[in-house]
Amino acid sequence: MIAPNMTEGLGHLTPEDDIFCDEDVLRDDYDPDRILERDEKLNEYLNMFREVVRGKRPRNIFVYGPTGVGKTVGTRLVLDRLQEDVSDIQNISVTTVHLECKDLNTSYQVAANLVNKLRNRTGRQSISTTGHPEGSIYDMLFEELRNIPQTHVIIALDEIDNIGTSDNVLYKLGRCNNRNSAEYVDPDETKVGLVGVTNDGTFRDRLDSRVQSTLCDHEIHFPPYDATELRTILADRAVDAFHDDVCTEDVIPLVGAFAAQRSGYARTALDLLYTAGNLATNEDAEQVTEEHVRRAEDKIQQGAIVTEVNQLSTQGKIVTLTLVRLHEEGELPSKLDKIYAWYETNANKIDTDVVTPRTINNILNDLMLNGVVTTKEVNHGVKGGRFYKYDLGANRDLLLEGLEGNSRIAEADHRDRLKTNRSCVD
DNA sequence: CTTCCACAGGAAAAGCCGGGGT
DNA sequence: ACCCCGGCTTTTCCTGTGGAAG
Repeated sequence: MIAPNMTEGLGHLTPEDDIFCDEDVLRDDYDPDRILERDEKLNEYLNMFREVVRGKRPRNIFVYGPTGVGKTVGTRLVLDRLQEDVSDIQNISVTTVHLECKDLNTSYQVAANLVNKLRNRTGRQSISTTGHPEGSIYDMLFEELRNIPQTHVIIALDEIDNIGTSDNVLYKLGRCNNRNSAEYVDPDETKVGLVGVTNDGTFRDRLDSRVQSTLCDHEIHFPPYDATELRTILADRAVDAFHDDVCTEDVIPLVGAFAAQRSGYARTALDLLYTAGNLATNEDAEQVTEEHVRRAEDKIQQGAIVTEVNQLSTQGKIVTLTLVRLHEEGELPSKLDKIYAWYETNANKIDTDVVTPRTINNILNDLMLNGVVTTKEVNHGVKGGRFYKYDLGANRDLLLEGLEGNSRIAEADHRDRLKTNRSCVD
């Protein structure tokens, strides 16, 4: 504990909070058994399994949509409901497997983990996930499937985009009930249904066309939430998260609107609401107001710039640094050739590859998209032609903050500055 | 209305990198 | 250990663009 004589100027942490009642409620993984504003989607989803309750072979389903719109939770709810609905039907039983493929990036690993999931179900020993010949892993998998006591098995693979182009397992699973498939599972023993869940919209197109035709016939698309839907979700959580009457009336609609505009993810909205509440708490305010929401949105946007810059390629960072320096010298806005000249000297100092103006052009385009630079078209007709003038699109300090942490650029820049300072002194 | 400037940005070739198979 | 392939980035080459000047 800190000695008392050191705490004079330091405040105290107290468990009381005038704003938040339970801020955990605003985490997006809170209460993962409930999902709002998705009834229609979930019913559509559940309906995809209607063959199962009639004892027929299940369809293969492909579920896609961005993160945080209820795909994973929805899948679990639907599969649970399916089991529930089947439980009092004679001669039909369902077992479901939900496998998270986040860290499994080959078909082999997916297959091995499926074998283990199925084995654990009956309490048998799991197999090692490495070391088997690829073929025997599949043999084991389909052996397990044949031996399942239930009539149906639904295999849900979450985040399947991770397995990349190695889509063998999808192909084999997707058509293992077909008599002419190499790994035939007799539907009289077990009927196999496959559900693929992904947030990568392009994944579908990257799949082998044979897999596409077996897996992608039936699709469920989870779209982002709109402002109204977000409002419902927010209102629901706010009741538990905040003390009574802490939020002014316009807070939730405004958060919903901002979040819908930015992404449409529940997570974005909850984050924003949390940040707004936090601002209010830190200021000892009695209420969370529209003002707090606006400032929270600002803060998040600024944070976004910092991370954007931080995630740039080395070249992108050098260009950003170049622009900041140009800005400090009052040389902005300026056109590409000037920026390129400065970039060239910077890149040489840092001792990295120097790319061509065309690439810098591309980088500047990227920087424009994420708000680091702004452009203005200038046209001087016959005398000067048409070109862009580039300027900083974000606060200089935020950009520098984003550049920090990149040792190469930071150090080289630092060395450079020391040198200049010394020569000034001399 | 036509011309013409000088860069923007599309298209395709070239280069590079990592993973998987042999 | 080696090579080949696919995906991604960079380079090269070239056409498109829109207002000012004549």
